[in-house]
Amino acid sequence: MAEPGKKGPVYVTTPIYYVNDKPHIGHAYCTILTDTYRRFHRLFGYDTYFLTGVDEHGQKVQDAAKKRGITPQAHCDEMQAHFRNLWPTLHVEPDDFIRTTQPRHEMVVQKALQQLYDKGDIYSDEYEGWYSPWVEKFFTEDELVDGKCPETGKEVYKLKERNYFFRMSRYEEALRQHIMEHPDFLVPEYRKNEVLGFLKKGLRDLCISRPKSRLSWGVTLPFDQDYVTYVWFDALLNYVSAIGLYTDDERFRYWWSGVHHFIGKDILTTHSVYWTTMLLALGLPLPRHIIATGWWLTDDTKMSKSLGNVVNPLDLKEKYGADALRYFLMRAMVIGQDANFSELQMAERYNGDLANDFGNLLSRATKLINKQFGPVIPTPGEYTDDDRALIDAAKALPGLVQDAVASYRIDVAIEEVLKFVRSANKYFNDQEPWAVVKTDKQRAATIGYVALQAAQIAAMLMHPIMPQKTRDMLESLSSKPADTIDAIKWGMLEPGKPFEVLGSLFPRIDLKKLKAQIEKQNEKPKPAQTRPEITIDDFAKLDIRTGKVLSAEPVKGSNKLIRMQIDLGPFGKRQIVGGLGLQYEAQDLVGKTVIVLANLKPRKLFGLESQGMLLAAGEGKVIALLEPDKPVSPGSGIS
RNA sequence: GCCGGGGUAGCCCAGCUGGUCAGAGCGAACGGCUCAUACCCGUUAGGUCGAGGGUUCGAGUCCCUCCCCCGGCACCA
Repeated sequence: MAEPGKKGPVYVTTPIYYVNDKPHIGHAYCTILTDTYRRFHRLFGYDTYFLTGVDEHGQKVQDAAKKRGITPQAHCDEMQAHFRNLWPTLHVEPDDFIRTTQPRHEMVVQKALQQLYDKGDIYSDEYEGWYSPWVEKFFTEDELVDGKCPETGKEVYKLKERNYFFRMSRYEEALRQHIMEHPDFLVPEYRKNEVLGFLKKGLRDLCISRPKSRLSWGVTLPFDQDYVTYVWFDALLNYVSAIGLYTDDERFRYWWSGVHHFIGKDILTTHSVYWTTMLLALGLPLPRHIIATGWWLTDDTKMSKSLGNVVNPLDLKEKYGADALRYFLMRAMVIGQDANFSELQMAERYNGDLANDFGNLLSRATKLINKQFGPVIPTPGEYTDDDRALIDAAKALPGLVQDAVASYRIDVAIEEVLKFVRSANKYFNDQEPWAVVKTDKQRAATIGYVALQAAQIAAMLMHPIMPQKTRDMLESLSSKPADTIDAIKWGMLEPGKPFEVLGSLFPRIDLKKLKAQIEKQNEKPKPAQTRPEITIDDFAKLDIRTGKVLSAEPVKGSNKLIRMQIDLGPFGKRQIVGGLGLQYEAQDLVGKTVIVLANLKPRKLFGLESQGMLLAAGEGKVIALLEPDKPVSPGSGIS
């Protein structure tokens, strides 16, 4: 199955994105990363396969379609284009784009379910919970707000529902062992502890069905026509349905043996626990690698104030080009860690790395040679020691890039290429071919050749990052991207062939203008929105009174709860538990007159009943209790 | 509160298993060059390597305590 001469399979996947989502920088980053990783491995001689796609089942899709008055399928057919059409514009080239509504996928989901059912890993059981008919969802006791539906505030009903469950608990130990024995299973490695911690709490069996009376948009269970498969169980199987599980065993085994799942850190548990136990249950090998990426933070306040990141990063591809966006995303983020996105930082890298160094090397060399010798790649003469120093660096470069990529350090790989480019610029500078040419044409030709050859090598190694721009560069040198890294050799650039002098590949951005623009944007802060309007009658429902704190003590086991006895005068004494511990010392609260929402339904916190709520201003770190500005008796009403 | 990651030059970050580890890039200043996209090249940063202890002949690099940021869990809304 492997193509002759290839090193073996590297099968890369992105998550399948929820079809209702609007594509954002997170989707783009993960997909570009996967594409880049794949392109590098193809260059390194691996047989590669790249899958992405969309997740199309579930409640939200059904709801959205209903709202629009069209079938869920029609809705999906339309929405999936948002993702499918985005990828080419980012120079992402997947081999396959899977949709979970495709028959090839639904067939696999059903077969897998049947297999697990036959094996006894799926069983039926009754589930009891609070059901909200308004949103057609179940909630646990904890999720209820004042005993009402947390989304609508309306009544909920205790309801029993029969459902099917996956015996995940059975595979807990096997999974733990696999994680311990395969240190490179989770990337970065420190994620391992997170997953082991999750396992430590013990795995519970998972509900994997929904009755069609509630949700009909899904894959019907093969052993019970009245139910559909719950979305996550359905969706995860895309990784195996796309490569021929149950239909083409040879193909499936081949690609599956080299699978790399690229995911965001938010779905690490889904992949490292749910998905892996599913695979264990199905008797399939676990993925070779699960790579959890970090987030691009775009609303970090410090960042937005000083550096400006008001723009949608995806829009920047119009301004800077898709390749430049790819470059920045790959260069600026260390896989697994969060990074801040700002246009200014991107522009600085763009100018510094791409325009001034990478693009300029080719530009200065071609223009000089063209002027002196015409648009023909010159023939080098004897190499000097200076030449050889650069040549040695060029020879070492492919190995450095390969090592960096192998350890998921694409940022480092890029930096290695750039270091080389900088040294080539320095070489050109030091050799002064524009002066040498006046006395020694042959020497000038050699310098020109060395510079061009360096540019060609850099372009080839940068091709996985910037496919289009590097192709343009290489084609201008009568060349093309290398098929394998072994082909990237000093001397491959053919003297005598024509070259073309390109215009600026990466036109510089005017940073002064950009900074001014950002400053302007930051000047006009958007007014905050208040909550939806209410009537006086709504307000009248609240019984708010003053109260005096009689006693206060921290709640054991909690880091911020404080238990207080509060005197409400004619309304008696109350116990109220509040989350003030990070702002107030318990003893400082005693004696304070506070404002209490007195008719709030009691609620249990840490096993203690809280009969009301203290009103406080602020949120998060700054919380200030409200106090009347002159003494009033406990129990006074507030209006 | 528990677990993990991080706190290194104005900015972004390298520094693995202790001894050229006190660094690169950007920005800034000065100088050089003019082939090139006001570009490139050179010199210049004296930074208590978050704080305080400790181990050691010697510690960003190991140990302890503490502070701050991020993430996971718990919890809160």
